[in-house]
Amino acid sequence: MISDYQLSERKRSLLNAIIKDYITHGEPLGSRTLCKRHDFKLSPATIRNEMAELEDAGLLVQPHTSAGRVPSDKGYRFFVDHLMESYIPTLEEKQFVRRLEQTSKAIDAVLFQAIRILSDATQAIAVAETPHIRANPVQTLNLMAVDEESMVLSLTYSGNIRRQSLIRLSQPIYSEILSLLTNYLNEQLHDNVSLDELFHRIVTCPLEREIQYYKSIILDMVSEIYAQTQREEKIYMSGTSHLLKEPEFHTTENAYPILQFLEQDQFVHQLFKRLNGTVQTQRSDVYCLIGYENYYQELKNCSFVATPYFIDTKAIGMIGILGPTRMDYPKVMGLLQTVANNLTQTLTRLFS
Amino acid sequence: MISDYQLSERKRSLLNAIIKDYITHGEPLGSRTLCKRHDFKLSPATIRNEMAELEDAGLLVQPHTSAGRVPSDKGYRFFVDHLMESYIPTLEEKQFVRRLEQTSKAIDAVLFQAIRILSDATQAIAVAETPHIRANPVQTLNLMAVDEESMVLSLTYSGNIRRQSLIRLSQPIYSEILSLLTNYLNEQLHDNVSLDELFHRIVTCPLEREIQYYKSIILDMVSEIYAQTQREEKIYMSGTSHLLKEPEFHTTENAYPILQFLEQDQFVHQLFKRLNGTVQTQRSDVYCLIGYENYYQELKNCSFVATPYFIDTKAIGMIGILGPTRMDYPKVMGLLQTVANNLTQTLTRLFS
DNA sequence: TATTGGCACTCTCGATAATAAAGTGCTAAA
DNA sequence: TTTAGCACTTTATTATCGAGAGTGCCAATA
Repeated sequence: MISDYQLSERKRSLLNAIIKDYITHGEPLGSRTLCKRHDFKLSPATIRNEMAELEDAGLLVQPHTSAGRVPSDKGYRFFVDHLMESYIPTLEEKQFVRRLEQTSKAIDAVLFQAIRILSDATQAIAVAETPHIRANPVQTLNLMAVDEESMVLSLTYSGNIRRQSLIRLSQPIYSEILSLLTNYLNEQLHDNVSLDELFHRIVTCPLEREIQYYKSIILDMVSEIYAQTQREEKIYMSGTSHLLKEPEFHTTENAYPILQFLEQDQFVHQLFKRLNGTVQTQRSDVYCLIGYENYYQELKNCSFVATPYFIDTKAIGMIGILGPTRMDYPKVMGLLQTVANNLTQTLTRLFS
Repeated sequence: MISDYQLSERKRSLLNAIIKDYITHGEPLGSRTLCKRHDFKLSPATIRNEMAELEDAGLLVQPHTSAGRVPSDKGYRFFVDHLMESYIPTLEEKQFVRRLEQTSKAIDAVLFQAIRILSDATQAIAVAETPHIRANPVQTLNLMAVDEESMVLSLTYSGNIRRQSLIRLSQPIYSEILSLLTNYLNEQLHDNVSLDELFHRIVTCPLEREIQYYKSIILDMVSEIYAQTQREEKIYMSGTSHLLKEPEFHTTENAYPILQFLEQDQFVHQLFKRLNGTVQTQRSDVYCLIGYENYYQELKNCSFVATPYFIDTKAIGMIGILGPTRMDYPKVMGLLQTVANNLTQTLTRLFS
């Protein structure tokens, strides 16, 4: 395990300096440059020796003999886990984040605003899942006719989260039937059943007598509700163009696969899913995948930092940032955390 | 005006060949290559002379002396207006487009699917506005309580387009008041008033006596409805990564400004707005902006092709394609037209 | 008169070579 | 243990050169 490394204080500060410098300048660091930029009381020669040892430890790599050193993925990991100090947002950035509170109500709009702010502030790509609400236990369910062909579905999820949605039906339905169905569906909702499970039951199990007659209506309704909730599970993304500004993606061959990857929502969903169970930064619930840890070949030169957002105390989705491996981790993680907290507050205020 | 040019039949077919070749190969065309690829009964020398004249006419340009020729924006314009034959979709592409009919109901989902299909089929960037519904005259308006804090707003627009939306209020409201408000608002809707105008009236004009008391509720409601309808006006986009595959955007400096431009919804909205009143292809309502016609510096190496989509006979939004100036116009315009027609059919079927 | 072949000229592109810059590793001295 | 010095390596940059593709013009041709 990486955290087992016992590095001397000098090596740590050296590594810290190298990574920070590399993050800002994007060029391999040589002993001389390093010596000029920082005031270690050491000569380049000593630094050279230390750097050679850091390379032996796998924390640095040389792009080629007689180039400077660059942090390896392992190096970044060490930095993230042991070296970096938490980031303090500037006043301007705080101001920036506060815009979130001024957004209007709908959950999508809030999310959208959040990733906009995040990508602007970090100059990287921000992505967010919309809340996966279907896996949540439903407490009560209510159907209400609007006119012959549409109705409102009100759901109260555990944690007192309430959502309504407007459902259009392909055939007319009368309010008596609607209340019958409401009762029936509510009966099915005893022990913490989620929408997913409820629908599964309805489709697979035989229905009770009195309901049997309306099966086609129920199925129609269910499939519409299902489609609608599924359609709601989207990926929002902002700031893809920022990637092209980074020197490592200046040639299109490097940038293209990443952008193409990101355009496919299902991959991004998977990316978020994969985070559960992976390494997590100790001080918070910010997940961080560095370079090759990313599993997807397309992202091998990227790091992905993500964190869940909540309504009340229930995690309902994730928000993250994708940038070059050489990203400013403290800043990105700090801002991500701040925005996610704000998001949680805003959503909790509005929807609990 | 460009269409005044009287080109000899030979010049026309030569220009046609040059543009088509350039579209597929992406490299300047020389007289010799041209002669080899096509069976004009002419020698390279003659072709050279003709090309020189086409250049004098401003239809071709030379990247530098002694390179081949490349179509100018004016050349593309002539091609689009006078030379190109309409594109016949392949069986596969027809199959492709048919997927649109299988999409589920919500208007956004249909739109989203449409641009997905379009960008896949054309290998370019597809963009669409969501319908701008607020400018449409409203015929009837209905409010209906769902619970204390939310209600359904049903609107019937001219052309019998009906839409419902769920509104959350920041304060409780009782159904008696709701029906009062419904009546009041409906009275305001006499002569073809759109939502925009209605809201403007409410905010600026003094309210009648009996209603006055509920002003804060009305304003609250109006602002929520307004926010909600405005929020609905989004830009959908698909296939941005396709741009990076084109040789002219292989170096990031060229691609970056375009992607950044596209990330700002307000610019894309403007882009669509600007189309009204500009040149239009005669054979259909496909608009086409070539190179510098695009007004925006960022898009000077791009062409933008767009067409409205309808519900019934009412244009409610636009859908378009952005690609390099060297795009395959017949194909792009043909597929755009086909998809837009399908979109119109699907939407009309669902929402009229 | 329109078309063609020939030819000198121009410009780009790719390869090669030379040079400068930056960095390393090693050794010996402090 | 640290440092200074030095030879060596590698990349990036620049210059040079020739090949290739294309042009324009002129004189010959049909």
